[in-house]
Amino acid sequence: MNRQALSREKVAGLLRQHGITPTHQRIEIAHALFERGEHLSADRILALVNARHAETSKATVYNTLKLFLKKKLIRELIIDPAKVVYDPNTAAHHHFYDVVTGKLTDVPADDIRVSGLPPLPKGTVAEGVDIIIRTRPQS
Amino acid sequence: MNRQALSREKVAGLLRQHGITPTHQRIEIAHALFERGEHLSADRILALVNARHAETSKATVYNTLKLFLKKKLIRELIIDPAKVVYDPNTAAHHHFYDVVTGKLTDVPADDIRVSGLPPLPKGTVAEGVDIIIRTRPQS
DNA sequence: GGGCTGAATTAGACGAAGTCCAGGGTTTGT
DNA sequence: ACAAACCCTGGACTTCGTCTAATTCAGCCC
Repeated sequence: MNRQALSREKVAGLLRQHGITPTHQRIEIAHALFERGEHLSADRILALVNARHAETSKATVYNTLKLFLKKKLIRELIIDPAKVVYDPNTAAHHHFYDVVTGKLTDVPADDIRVSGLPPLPKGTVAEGVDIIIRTRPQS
Repeated sequence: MNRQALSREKVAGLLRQHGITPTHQRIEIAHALFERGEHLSADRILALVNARHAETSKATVYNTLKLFLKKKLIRELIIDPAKVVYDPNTAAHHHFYDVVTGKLTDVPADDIRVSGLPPLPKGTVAEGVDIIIRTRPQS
């Protein structure tokens, strides 16, 4: 029952810890993301929070996701040209991406080492490294 | 003054080598990409080929880019959420991406080694690995 | 509790990227 | 030359995401 153990009170606390005023809509959106722990697109989140009860507008979903992003509560994954997805897992990790099915799988970053990187362009500082291993179903 | 190092005849040959019928429009599109060697978006290519002369439709630009992609003449880069860009450099390489300015810089893959990757999800085979180093201007 | 104020939310119009389609042109093989 | 196959086109359409002006809410002060 651990999965359903995520209460809305805890979500509200999480938001406060990150300096986010916990409104109803924000709590529902955060809950949808963190309860599942899955990669979700904006329109999927919109459908999920509205399926449950009440109404949350498209604008609020987008506003809220951007806010969460700025507060580093979630990550944004730009992998599928048609849709940005949001990742509630902010621990260092990378992704397998099946180019045929669209399925995304987390790859823990623990053991991954990248060597031989050239110096950064001058005047810039590193922000992060994303590694995407594209796969396809075995034929 | 033939300052164009890349003639349209050579482009046509390149297309033929890849099994692509070299039409007028395809030659212009390929020329735009390979003469510059830059990362270009579809709408930038549309503007470039039409600035030169004649008319090439948006549909043709998109069709042609997909065709080039399938024939592995170019690569598709999904990095900026707002716009897919096409990369005429098909040699193994990765990218620096400045999240503030949007500037993309090639990183030769020569010396890069990635270790510690877990096994692929079963039933899948690797298609390629993309590494994106996100940077921001030094403040 | 009642009221205040700035922050949050809303509906819906809008914008941009990309897709689709039916009609017409162009190539190619014979 | 003829047909078949392939290619291109304008423009309507879809989808994702943004913007705006008006309304509602959160939370603090009394």
